[in-house]
Amino acid sequence: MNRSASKRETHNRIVKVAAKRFRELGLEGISVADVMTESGGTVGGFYKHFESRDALVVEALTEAMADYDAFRGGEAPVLEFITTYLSAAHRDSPGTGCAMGALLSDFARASQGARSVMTERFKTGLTVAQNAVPGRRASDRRAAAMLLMCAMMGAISLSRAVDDPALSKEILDATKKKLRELTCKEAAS
Amino acid sequence: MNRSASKRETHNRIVKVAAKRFRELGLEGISVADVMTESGGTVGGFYKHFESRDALVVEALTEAMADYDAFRGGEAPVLEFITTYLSAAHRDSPGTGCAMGALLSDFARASQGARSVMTERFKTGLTVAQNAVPGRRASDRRAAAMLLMCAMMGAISLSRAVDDPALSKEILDATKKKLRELTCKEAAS
DNA sequence: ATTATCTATAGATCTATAGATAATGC
DNA sequence: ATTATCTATAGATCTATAGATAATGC
Repeated sequence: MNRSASKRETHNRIVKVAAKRFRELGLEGISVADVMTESGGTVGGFYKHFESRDALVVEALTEAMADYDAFRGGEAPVLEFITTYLSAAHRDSPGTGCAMGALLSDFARASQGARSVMTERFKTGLTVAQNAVPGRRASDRRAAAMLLMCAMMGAISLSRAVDDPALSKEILDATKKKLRELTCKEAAS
Repeated sequence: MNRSASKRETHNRIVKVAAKRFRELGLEGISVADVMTESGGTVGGFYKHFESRDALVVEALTEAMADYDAFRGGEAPVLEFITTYLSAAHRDSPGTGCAMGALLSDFARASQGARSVMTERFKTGLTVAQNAVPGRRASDRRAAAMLLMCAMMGAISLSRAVDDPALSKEILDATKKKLRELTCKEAAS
């Protein structure tokens, strides 16, 4: 392995650690020094890999959100997606889950770069959902996809916010039930 | 005005500034010193009013969330509530708006005290919404209320997150349309 | 005399940089 | 000889405290 390949590996390792930690702790929740330590390095090396802390935030978000690249829609996949997204497993693993749901209210206060990455991914997700959701008119499917995304992200975020395990479960289960109904009900129209 | 009344006024002023700023900037987005300066005081006075920074967070959240105490439900009020909540005016004024929507993903990483206040208010809101939403069975109304709350908070948060004004408006408008439909549709069942 | 608020600062962060060291490849 | 990473630190935060000062009420 040559030098630049080794550097690239270090770079990727840093981005992956950051992608996990930012989702778990928020975009301001972990320091550059701690990310470097967890990546097996030291603070000093950081700025040979990234121009600034924010550059890492942008790369880490891009990495985190790429997890959903595989999803391509269809009705059965959407129902399955809803179930997985609104599961206790997803709630309890923000570090490997949906970055938008984990960082929902952070974006309004984040850098231009971070918001830009988030916005592009949201648009992509919305289009995929629109094509996957049943319904005749494109505008109806678009609105249904919008409700789906808002409710799913709201629910996962609220399920992590509340202090009461029973309520947390109810948030996931009730939202899941309603969204599954809606996704099927629309199919009839 | 006696001394303890004057101190109480200072205390309330600090809490009100914090209630606004925390909603605008996040629970970690403003320092104790800056809150004090904006309240017309200096850092040193703070700890004669609050045991810790987190004590202010808890009081400020309680204050911020009290804004919704007035709301008592009913179908027409709920439709109006949805419209107001999912408006550009609310989106552009987080400091005077819904604290849960503004701080959605912050709570998972917040103190026990902050999460506890949030959880109690969420429960109250859910019960009010459940009683205000149409439908025969209580469990159906409860699930509808849950979807309503998740979708509204998800939408307001996403509308502030995205970088694209047109998309931001669409998030609010499409979610508003769907939720109004649902709130009325349920009335027929 | 008591109470509220102020000035000043300790001690613990954090981002970013400078310059030393270790490891690779000509 | 070049490149990647390390140690060390400057300078700017932040929470919390100590002790001085100013204002109120007996």
